[in-house]
Amino acid sequence: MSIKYYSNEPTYHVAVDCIIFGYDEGRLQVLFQHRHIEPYNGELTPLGGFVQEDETLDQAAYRVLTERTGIWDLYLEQLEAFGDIGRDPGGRVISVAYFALLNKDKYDNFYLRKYSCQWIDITKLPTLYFDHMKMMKKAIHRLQDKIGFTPIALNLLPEEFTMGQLQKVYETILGETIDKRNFRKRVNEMPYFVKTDKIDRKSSKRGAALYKFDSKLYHELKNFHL
Amino acid sequence: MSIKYYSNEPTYHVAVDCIIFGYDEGRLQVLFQHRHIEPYNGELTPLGGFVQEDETLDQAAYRVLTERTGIWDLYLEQLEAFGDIGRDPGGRVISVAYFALLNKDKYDNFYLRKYSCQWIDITKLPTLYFDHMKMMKKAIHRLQDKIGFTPIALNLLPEEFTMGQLQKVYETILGETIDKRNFRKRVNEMPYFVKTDKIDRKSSKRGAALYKFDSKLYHELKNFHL
DNA sequence: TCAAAAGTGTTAAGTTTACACCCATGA
DNA sequence: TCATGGGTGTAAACTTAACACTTTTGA
Repeated sequence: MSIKYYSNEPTYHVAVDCIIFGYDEGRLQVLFQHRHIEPYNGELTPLGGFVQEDETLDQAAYRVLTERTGIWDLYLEQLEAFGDIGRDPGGRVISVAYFALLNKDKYDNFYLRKYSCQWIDITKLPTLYFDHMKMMKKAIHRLQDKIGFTPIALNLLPEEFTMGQLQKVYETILGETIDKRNFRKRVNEMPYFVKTDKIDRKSSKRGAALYKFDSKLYHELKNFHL
Repeated sequence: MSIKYYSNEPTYHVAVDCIIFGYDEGRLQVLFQHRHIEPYNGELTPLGGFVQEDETLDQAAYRVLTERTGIWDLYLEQLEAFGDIGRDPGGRVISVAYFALLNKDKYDNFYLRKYSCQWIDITKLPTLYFDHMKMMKKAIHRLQDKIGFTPIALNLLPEEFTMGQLQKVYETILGETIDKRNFRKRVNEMPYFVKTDKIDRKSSKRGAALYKFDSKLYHELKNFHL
């Protein structure tokens, strides 16, 4: 253990709170959990937990996520730290908010029940406590902002997806309709969206080409321009 | 005092670190302080301090800034929380990084000496310890990003400024030259940049019109579009 | 008289938006 | 046979980028 030089200074609990987005047929949803601790025992809250001594902030967020959803493969990014004095009536807690995107298909109902979690449509959010609504808004803005210049929205979809599904995700997140021809033109200009030779027959009678994302190529091209 | 529900959970020191930008004749600078505590006693570090029990994170950052620079009127914004385990060999410290912009003209040398601070050109950064270089890069990116769609760069300049000065600030921050006519055209399209009837004779022989920023009008126009 | 920054419009290039019809299929 | 989502190109509107000369004045 290292020597402690700062022992006169106060210390605080440090938590992470994860705003986790999922997507399902034109609805953008957030994962909530029923709180199992006072205060506000039983109320809905984003998934969170205290940062432990053997983990970084990112690791704490990742642990909370994987532990309670069983999903290892997700997108995770820090939003901001929240540290108002009375933000948590249970004690002074500094909370670092994260936002995460996952593909609901990978999410086993076993975990949903085990941790009494539920998906809530972002158009039907309940009353939130503490500063959770601020985190929520920040997360939504970040998501809306970032899908414009990064492919993170793909984390909400299966490996292979149709243009229709992809467009619908964008429309749902942005809350506006997008011209089909313009959307497809833009996507097709990005070489890391590759059309497979598979046809999806679930989403339409005619069948739609399935695309996948070539993340290796994506990163090569991005790094090239730095 | 509120009841403590979380007493089984670990606690940590929480600090703020402020990346403070100043501008001087075509050079973008950052304010550093000599550390007066182990470890790395004497080395250069951004201005920082521990969050006290009676203050929020923002207040802690603001306190550190005003206390050590004597300036009350500055731009302050949270960057991100840093919490890697070994980031500070002096003990586990979660640090919330901030970035700030101030007008060096308001900065009295008295404070500079009192706190053994110094301005360093961002093109001549010294070796930085902990994760201070990460904070630095994040701050510079944030600044470069935000000046494109907000008027925060004005916090680096006096109340009244010439178009030439304004353009130079942008060029310095972005590290590229900007076409003079296009720049002036864009600025003049924003009604909250108002030309005063004063002429600055310091910056050129001919003299240049002084402009000021009408922040009331700016906020009115911004809110109107929400 | 000349060096140094201020000031001023137009055109071309590029990007974004708007828009309508045929196709393949399962019900 | 028809309702449903899949698939395709072009022209107009708008935005951004490129570009050069005259003005004023202090040294």
